Amino acid sequence: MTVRVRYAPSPTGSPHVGNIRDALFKHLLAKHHKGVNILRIEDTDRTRYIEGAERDIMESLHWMGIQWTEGPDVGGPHGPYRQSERKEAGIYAHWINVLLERGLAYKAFDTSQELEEMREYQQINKQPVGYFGGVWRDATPEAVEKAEKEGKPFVIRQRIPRNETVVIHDFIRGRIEWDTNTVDDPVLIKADGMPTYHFAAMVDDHLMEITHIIRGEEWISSAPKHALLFDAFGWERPVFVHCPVIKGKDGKKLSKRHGDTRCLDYRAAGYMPEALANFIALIGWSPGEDREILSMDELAEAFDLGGLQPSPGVFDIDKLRWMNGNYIRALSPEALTATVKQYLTVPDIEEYFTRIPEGADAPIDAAMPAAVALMREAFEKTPELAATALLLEQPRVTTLSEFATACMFFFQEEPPFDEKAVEKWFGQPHVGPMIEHFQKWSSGLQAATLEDCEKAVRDYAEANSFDKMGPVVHPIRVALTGKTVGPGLFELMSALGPQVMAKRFQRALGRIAKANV
RNA sequence: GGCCCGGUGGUCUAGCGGUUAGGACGCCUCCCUUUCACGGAGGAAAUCGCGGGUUCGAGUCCCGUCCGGGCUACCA
Repeated sequence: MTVRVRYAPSPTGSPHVGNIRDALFKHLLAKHHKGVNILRIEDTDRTRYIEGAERDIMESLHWMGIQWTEGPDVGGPHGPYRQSERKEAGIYAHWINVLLERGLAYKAFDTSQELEEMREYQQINKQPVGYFGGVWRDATPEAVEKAEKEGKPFVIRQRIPRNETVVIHDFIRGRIEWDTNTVDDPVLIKADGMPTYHFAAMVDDHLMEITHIIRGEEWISSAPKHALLFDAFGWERPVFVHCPVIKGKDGKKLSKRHGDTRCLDYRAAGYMPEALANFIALIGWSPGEDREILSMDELAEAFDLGGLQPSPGVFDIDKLRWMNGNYIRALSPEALTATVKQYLTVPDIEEYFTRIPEGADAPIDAAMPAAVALMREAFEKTPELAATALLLEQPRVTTLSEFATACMFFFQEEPPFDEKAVEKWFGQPHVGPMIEHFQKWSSGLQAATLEDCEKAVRDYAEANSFDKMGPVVHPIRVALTGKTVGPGLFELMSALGPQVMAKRFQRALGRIAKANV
């Protein structure tokens, strides 16, 4: 039997990472077993529908490298793949009638006010809250007919059997059982004629021959209803797999309050999809060995439902950063350039960094858009310099966006001086003559290889009896970059080239003079 | 309130009756070194939520308890 799974989001917003993690698990399982992953859009709630959500869903999936072989965009033998379209096709109407005829579902004409009063009463009397029959579960055919004739709006509810025990076998947790007297009668068809999740998802899962229902653990509570619905139809139940949720640092389910939750925000922030996938796959799942860096192929190869964990995990952004840096460092020079250039085309970088997160009083990084713009410009005007700069910063960067800020000094006409750096080095007496020497040296040059630069600096140190390189290297670095941190000095000098060096040394001379007043 | 799920260092996790409880992130120290990183070597950090059992032996099995979480919509 081939494994068939489905990712079935509802278009109520842009998918967040917890949701995408579940989608990733499905993709991995399907890939591992050479099965089929389906994308199905669950748009049965028109009041919550958000324009553009479906596009975001597919974009998130594409970016992450999650594939599906049946879906609204690619079609397939079990279409349509949007529940609103399936409703139009009469699929749910057909199956609800089967239930109605068998007496396994019934029409309920309660008004929302009546339902509210019922819940209030149950609450006060400390009874289980829910619809356990009301007046309609066992209403006479005459009463139902009368209500229908009067044109009263109604919903169709599932008739949950009473005084029984329902057992489901969750793949991760094993046997879970409920007394059916604690399971209320869920609405299957709403008053507007649309099916609810409880009905549509199960009918579709059966019709689409889904073998494993993989979803978040928040669905465990309604699992008995779903299992009972399969039973009511006489359908074989799929395997239930309830994945643990991903929590924020405070232990609560991941939400906007925890900063980035939107999958595509990680793209804008400069994370590589391979790293994000690798990272989230390891929350709630483990290959059972110590290996932690796994490519998508390796994940699929190793993926196994048995590695799923029952307990929720916390999203640790620091570990993601570490992992992302790892992926960046693994990039070949060619791939590095291609990856960063690709990143520079991400449409919402500006929007992302200037956004003020919920609860914060400042944008994420207001300076980033300018740095990114400079990087784009550099790739156009001086592509070789840009590529070299990337290479030199590769070991010390953890996100793609950091390249922009880290490489800025390469491209700026006059990189600003870090005041602390100036204070520390430019006041020393040997610095003036030294920078003057290198100014002359560089202005006489046509080109400067790494070896040329190293030789020049070492020769100067030796000629002037420096026993340590620090006092020579650091002031030169500050003169050239304005900073005390960055790539190796010789690499950096050679990348900048003699013309730029000469200009910057000249400018530093002015600054040194001021520092010594 | 009712029903259900969960509980190994701060975090992600390995463990599936017998281990000095392993790895990773983060943190600290040292090495490499012209800085920052990267890389390498160490270190601190878990009475396995707690209490009872079962057993020669329990993180691993059972019961209770506490804490955390989810559901309790004509939302998914």
